[in-house]
Amino acid sequence: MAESRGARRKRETRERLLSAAYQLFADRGLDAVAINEITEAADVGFGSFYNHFESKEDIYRAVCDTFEQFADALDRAIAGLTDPAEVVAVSIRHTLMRALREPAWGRLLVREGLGPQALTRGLGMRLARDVGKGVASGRFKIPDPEMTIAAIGGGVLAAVGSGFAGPSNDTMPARMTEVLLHSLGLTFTQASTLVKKPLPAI
Amino acid sequence: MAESRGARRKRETRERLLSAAYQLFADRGLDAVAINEITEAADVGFGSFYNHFESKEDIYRAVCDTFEQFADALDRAIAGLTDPAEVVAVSIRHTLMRALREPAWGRLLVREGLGPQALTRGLGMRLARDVGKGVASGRFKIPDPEMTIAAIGGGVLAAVGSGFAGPSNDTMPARMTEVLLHSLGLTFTQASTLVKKPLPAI
DNA sequence: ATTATCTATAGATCTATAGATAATGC
DNA sequence: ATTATCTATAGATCTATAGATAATGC
Repeated sequence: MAESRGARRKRETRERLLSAAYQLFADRGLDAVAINEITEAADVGFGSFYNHFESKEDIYRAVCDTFEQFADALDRAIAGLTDPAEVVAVSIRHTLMRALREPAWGRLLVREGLGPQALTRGLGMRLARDVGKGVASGRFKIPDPEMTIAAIGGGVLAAVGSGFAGPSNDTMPARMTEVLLHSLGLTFTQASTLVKKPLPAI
Repeated sequence: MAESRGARRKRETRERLLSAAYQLFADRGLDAVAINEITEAADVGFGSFYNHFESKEDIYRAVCDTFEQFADALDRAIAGLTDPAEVVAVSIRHTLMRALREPAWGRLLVREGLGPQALTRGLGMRLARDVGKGVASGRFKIPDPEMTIAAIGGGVLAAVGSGFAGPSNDTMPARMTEVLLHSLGLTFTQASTLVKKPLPAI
């Protein structure tokens, strides 16, 4: 049987809660948001929150699943590419473009992106993997891959967090990607060419 | 007259509050710390807090003054240097070394470092200024100074935040500085030489 | 006498739950 | 009958202040 009316209603309530929490957490972070504010913004009775989530931490985790989903989508988008530099370029450009398009997503990314596990999970882990492949294949000739990976991750977050992610800044993703590709040993000219290639859809 | 006993006592209470708040804010951030916890950790009566600070935000600002003081100290340390690349190298190395030496300072730096004003105040503003000088003088030949500055700032934060700021990692500052100097257009060889120069005291 | 500290507490805020109400599915 | 929603509230937590106590300076 298709989804029943009750099941759909429940799912819609859950989605309204997630969507409201997403905005609020992006703006103010976990601790500065009260569950009450989430249910009000979602136009849902306060008690209903606990039908869907055990706690504020629980819904925060659910909100952050966006990043895992995005990382999976990126993995599919780069599946056909053979050049490690293009893989990195596409991943960074898509990440920065989404941050431009959805400022709340960007703010949440900045909040989450600098923890001690930044490079061993989610987007950071993929970046480490992709740069590692390029180093192994000789495409990236760099003396210190570990620091370079961290620097690139930080550069992405800085582009999003330092006020460049405003509207009417749609050249930012390509510009920052160029700078970061250069840190992988490409010349500025090579980097410039690479970020002008068509972007695989996500 | 020298500082009276009462004045000294008051100052010491204030310093105990600041020191306790510093650790707690570094570990958990503004919102997750209660004023009560600060006064307990400082071994000070709860009400005394308000003799020194108007609110939690107020003491947080006072704690963050550390960064302004550090930035001023850096300015003095680089005053005698003429090579913009060395200025940037010394600033980054000192910043990363302090984050290694005082992990709480590093955690606070990461918490504060990615706001929209990151590059127009404090350490970020100095970085923008120093890179700007190198670009103007021709020492840094880079196509996009604005993005490069953001990327360097993010790289510093990533080195501190991504688990590289643990103990027994005392090569990290020089390693990350090398990577970031390369993004300013220096060759890896030039960068490697530069970070081996003696470091002016701070 | 003055100043800084302390203890105690009022009032606001927030979480988690209990129990009532409304909608659904059989 | 079952399930999801809602309202209401107990209890915990937190801030800010009032007023008492202790230390200082004259």
